[in-house]
Amino acid sequence: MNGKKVPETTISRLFTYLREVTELADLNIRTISSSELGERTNLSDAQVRKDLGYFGQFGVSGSGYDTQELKKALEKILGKNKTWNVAVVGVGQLGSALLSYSGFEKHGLEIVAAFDADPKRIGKKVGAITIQSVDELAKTVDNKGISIGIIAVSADAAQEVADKLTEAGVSCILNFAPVNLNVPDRIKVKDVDLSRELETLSYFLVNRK
Amino acid sequence: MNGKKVPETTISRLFTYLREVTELADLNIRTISSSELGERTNLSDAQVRKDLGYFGQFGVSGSGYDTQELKKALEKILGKNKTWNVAVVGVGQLGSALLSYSGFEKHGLEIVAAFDADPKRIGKKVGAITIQSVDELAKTVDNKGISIGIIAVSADAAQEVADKLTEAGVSCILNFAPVNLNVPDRIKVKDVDLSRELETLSYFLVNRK
DNA sequence: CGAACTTTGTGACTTCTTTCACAAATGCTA
DNA sequence: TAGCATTTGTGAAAGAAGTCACAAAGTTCG
Repeated sequence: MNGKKVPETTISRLFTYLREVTELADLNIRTISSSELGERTNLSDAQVRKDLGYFGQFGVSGSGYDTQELKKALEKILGKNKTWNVAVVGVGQLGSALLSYSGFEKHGLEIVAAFDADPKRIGKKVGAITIQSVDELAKTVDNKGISIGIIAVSADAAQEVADKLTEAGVSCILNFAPVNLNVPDRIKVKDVDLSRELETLSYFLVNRK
Repeated sequence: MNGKKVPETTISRLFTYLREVTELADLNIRTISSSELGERTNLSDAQVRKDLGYFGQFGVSGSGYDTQELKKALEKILGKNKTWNVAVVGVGQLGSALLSYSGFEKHGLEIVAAFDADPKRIGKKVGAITIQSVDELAKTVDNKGISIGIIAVSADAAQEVADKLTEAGVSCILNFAPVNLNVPDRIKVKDVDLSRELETLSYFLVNRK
C-alpha cells in the first residue's frame, strides 16, 4: 500500500471486486480487465484501477488482472483470512436474531459472548452462548480477546454500553441503536440503522419529480 | 428549497437533527443554536447551518432555531407526514422477519403485499398479508399503489426481481441482496448489506495501527 | 521481429462536500 | 436607545473523491 489515505468507499468496493473475481476464478476464467470488472460492478474502469492502485500493482498491461492472484491479494488486503471475536450486548429481539444469524462466520467473525442488563435473561443460553451480566463485560472482553462489540440495546442505553465497551478495550463497535455514539477516535464505529435507510427512501419519494 | 442539489449525506443528517429537536421540543426547550445542535450530533456548527440552508432559512440571528418550528419544517421536508405502500418480495427468513417488523409504520411505510416464487408458500398468511405469486406482482403494485419494493431474495434472483419491480412501476427499491442491481436512473435503489458492514469492520481491524 | 492493438497505472482535472470566516441580523443590558 | 454579545446565512477556500486521458508496458499476429 502506498502512503495515501484510502477512502472508505474504496474498501467497500473492494469487496464487490472480490465477489466478482471469486466467481470468475471458480469458472476458470484466468484474467479480467478493469473495464470488464467495472461493467460487472457498475463502476468505471478508471475507478476500478484507482481503487486497486491504493494497494499496489496487480495488473498486466495488455491483458488485465489474473483472477486467482487478484482474489488472493484482495483477501489479504481485506483480512478475509483472519477471524475476530465478537460480543453482543443486549439480547432482546434484535440481539437474539444476531446470535442465531449464520452470516457472521462467513465473514470471519465469531460471536463468543452475550450480555444483558435484565436479571431474568442472565444465565440463560442462546445456542452455545450463556448470557452474562453486563458487569462482567470488561473481564470477559479481556479473557476472550474480543475486538468487536455489537450494540443491540435501546437508544437510551446505547451510550452507556458504548462507554463500557470502550473501557473494556474493543476496537470496533457495530451499533444498531439509532443514536450518535461518542467514543474516542481510536475506536471504529459502524452504524447500522435500518430506520435511517427507510427514512431516506421516504424523502426520495416526497421529492422525486 | 433553493435550486442546488442536496447531497444525500445532508438528508441523512437531517434525520439526526430531527431526532434531537424532537427530544428538545418534548423537554420544552424553546431554542437551540447550530453549535449546540452540532455538539449533540457530533457535527460542526457550520455543517448544521449549511445543511439547513439547502431548504430555507429557519433560524434567528442571535438566538438560534425554534425547536418546534424546526421540528415541523424538518418533518415536512423529510416526508414524515406521508405514508407509502410497500411490497416485500421473497418470504424466506429475512422476508418473514421484515413482515413482522414493527419499525416500518413508525416511518410512514406500510407493507401491503408479499410475494414469493415458491408454490408452497403462496396462499399462506403472515399476519394480515397473504403471500402471492410473483406473477401477480405487476397487477398488485398497480392496484394497491405500491411505490416501494423490498428485495429479500437470494443474490441469484435479485436482478430478476428488480426488473419485475421496475416494470411494475415502483419508485424505490430497498435491496437486501448482496448484488449490484441494474435499474433505470429514475428508480432509487437503497442497498442494505449487513455483510458489507461486517466485512468493512474486519478490514479496519486488520489495518489499524 | 515489427506493427497494430490492448490495457494498466497515474498525474491532472473536475466535481462534490466540508470548513472557514465574516457581514448582517437580532437579542440583551444598562 | 446605545453598545456589546450572539448567532445566522452564505460566499470563498480547502479538502476529498471520482473521471479523464495518455505514456508506458505487454500481447498478438503476420
